[in-house]
Amino acid sequence: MSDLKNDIQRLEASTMTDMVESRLREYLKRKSFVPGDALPKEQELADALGVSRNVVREALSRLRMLGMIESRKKRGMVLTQPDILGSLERVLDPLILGKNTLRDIFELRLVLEMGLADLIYLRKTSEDIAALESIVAQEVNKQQKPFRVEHEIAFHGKLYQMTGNDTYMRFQKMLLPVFEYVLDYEIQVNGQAEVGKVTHHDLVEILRTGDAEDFRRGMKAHLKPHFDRLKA
Amino acid sequence: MSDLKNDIQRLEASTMTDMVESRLREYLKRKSFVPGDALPKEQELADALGVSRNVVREALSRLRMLGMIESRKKRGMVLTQPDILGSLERVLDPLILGKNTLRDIFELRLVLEMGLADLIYLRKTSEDIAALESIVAQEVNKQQKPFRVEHEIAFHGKLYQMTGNDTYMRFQKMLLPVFEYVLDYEIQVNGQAEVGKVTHHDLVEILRTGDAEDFRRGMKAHLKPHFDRLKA
DNA sequence: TTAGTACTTATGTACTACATAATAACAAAT
DNA sequence: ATTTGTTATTATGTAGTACATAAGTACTAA
Repeated sequence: MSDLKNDIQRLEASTMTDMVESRLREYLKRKSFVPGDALPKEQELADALGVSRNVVREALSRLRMLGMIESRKKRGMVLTQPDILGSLERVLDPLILGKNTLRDIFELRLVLEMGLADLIYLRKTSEDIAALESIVAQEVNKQQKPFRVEHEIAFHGKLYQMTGNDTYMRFQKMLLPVFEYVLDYEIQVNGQAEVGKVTHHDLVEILRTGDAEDFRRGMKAHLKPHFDRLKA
Repeated sequence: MSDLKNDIQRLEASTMTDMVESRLREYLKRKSFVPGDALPKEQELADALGVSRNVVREALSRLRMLGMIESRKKRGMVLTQPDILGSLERVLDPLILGKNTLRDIFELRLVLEMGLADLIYLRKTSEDIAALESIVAQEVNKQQKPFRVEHEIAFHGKLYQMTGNDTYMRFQKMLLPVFEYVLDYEIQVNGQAEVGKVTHHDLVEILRTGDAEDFRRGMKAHLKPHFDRLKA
């Protein structure tokens, strides 16, 4: 058994496209380009870099996917504000991620949940609480499997929305499917876990009468089954 | 002043490359491709999709950047496990992000900090504590501006490392520059804030003698100046 | 079994060509 | 004079051809 592969790192012949991509990125930074600025023409970039327009376009295609540039015919290309989570979304597929990454994401979701307390107490309104109560009111009807997840999404989704942090909310929404995937897998292997002592209803009650620290404690208790899984 | 732009949404003629990218992604999902599987040849894909190899390559270039595929001459292309944070890293540049996103990221970093407690207490070792102490011991020499940030990175970086969650650690490492950027800006506008009542030294002390909840409270106090900024 | 050689092939890169959309400049019309 | 229509221009989007190169395969020789 040769462990040579571990001792010596395989060298990847990076392609022109890779180099052009990083050169372009470095160029934009060095020249302090900001959203709205126009980029040179493709052919000019190709000439300047000494490569074919083809390679330049493959590199630009990547930046375009990231939302860093937009380009229209004749008008040319302009820098844009990228959607920081868009690229993440493309890649968060539980079926193609490794076990370690899946576990990392599972934990990361728990971190996000525990962080809700501090932000929610900065901005919660009485309308928010009312909305939460109406969600919880429908909970009794939805204990069965297909509806449970749907209800989880509604309740926790509302909590994230209350933080007023759009990135935070979208981020959790993207992690959730991976979280549920890991959970399903865990349940298959280690069996169904008990339910947290603190229910959604309890959490809403805390939001009305308690402070941020109470809510954090409540959330921790609510998530206890999940944290217990991590100990194993 | 015409607000027509707000009333009617501009329609984007999506390019062939965009469509091919999503078709490919959908194809990989539908066929349940997993890392290691070989993809059809570029020309075959082009023929099947009825587009030029050029367009296919621009789409593949994107997947290649995301780390979803690798390709070598003659061997063809294989699906790989993507690096979920690699794409995020390319885009997290404070200079090209909008104000809202910057604020969101600032808050998100605080959420990550507050989440440290729960994971650290699952896995901390006495060696970790010792390492932290040695970092804190050097703190007294590094109160000046260029060194303060460096020290912050060392201390908090170690905390993340103690969670054993690589994604978590890398994620925070990527958010940190944006966080510092927002902080610098905030300080210029609203003036220097007071320092948190709980120091790094105190946090280490809590790690030795307290529980997760103590640590969370300590961290909240440590970060209090930052949370206070959010209230304004 | 190893090493060397020739052959094959899919990707990487370059180049040409042209359709198309968007812009600009100008002319016509109300 | 502002609007509408026409024409010319041009940068991007797409197609297609060609070829170098790396990597795999098969075969041969030592």
